[in-house]
Amino acid sequence: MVVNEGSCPLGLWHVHVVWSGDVVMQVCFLRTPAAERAPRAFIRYCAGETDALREFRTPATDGDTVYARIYRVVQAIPAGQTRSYGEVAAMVGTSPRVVGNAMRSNPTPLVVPCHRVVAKGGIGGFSPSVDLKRALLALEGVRV
DNA sequence: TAAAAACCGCGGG
DNA sequence: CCCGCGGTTTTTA
Repeated sequence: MVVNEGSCPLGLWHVHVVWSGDVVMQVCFLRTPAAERAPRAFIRYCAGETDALREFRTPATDGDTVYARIYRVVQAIPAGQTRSYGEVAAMVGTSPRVVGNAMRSNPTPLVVPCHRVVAKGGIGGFSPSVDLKRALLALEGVRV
């Protein structure tokens, strides 16, 4: 199994991707680019084609752990829409804090669009920066 | 190891 | 502002 690594620019950040075929193992945001390029679909996403990442799978959604169920629910949120931590929690049968925990340790942001999960009365948190969360939502035409 | 405490990207009172 | 929430991580023994 050949594993690739590459990045593409997104505003002040670079989206770093580790993938193999249509399976994305890791996504992270860094200030510096990688030597190779990320898959075409990521470049299209960054250009505003917000549905471009739906072709990918992620191991994060495998299994029947609470986190895997949360990631499946979040992956199903369409671009341009948001859900609150509490809404996701209700769908999975857990508490909002746990959804926040799962989002924080999401190994594949964008593929599992954790930026579409917001607080009921605000934007909620994001690592590495809530500004980036705002930028992603703006890219998808969401106003917060 | 195993048990306890701490930690939170929240929400409702 | 405070407290309950619950899965995970860290600490403690």
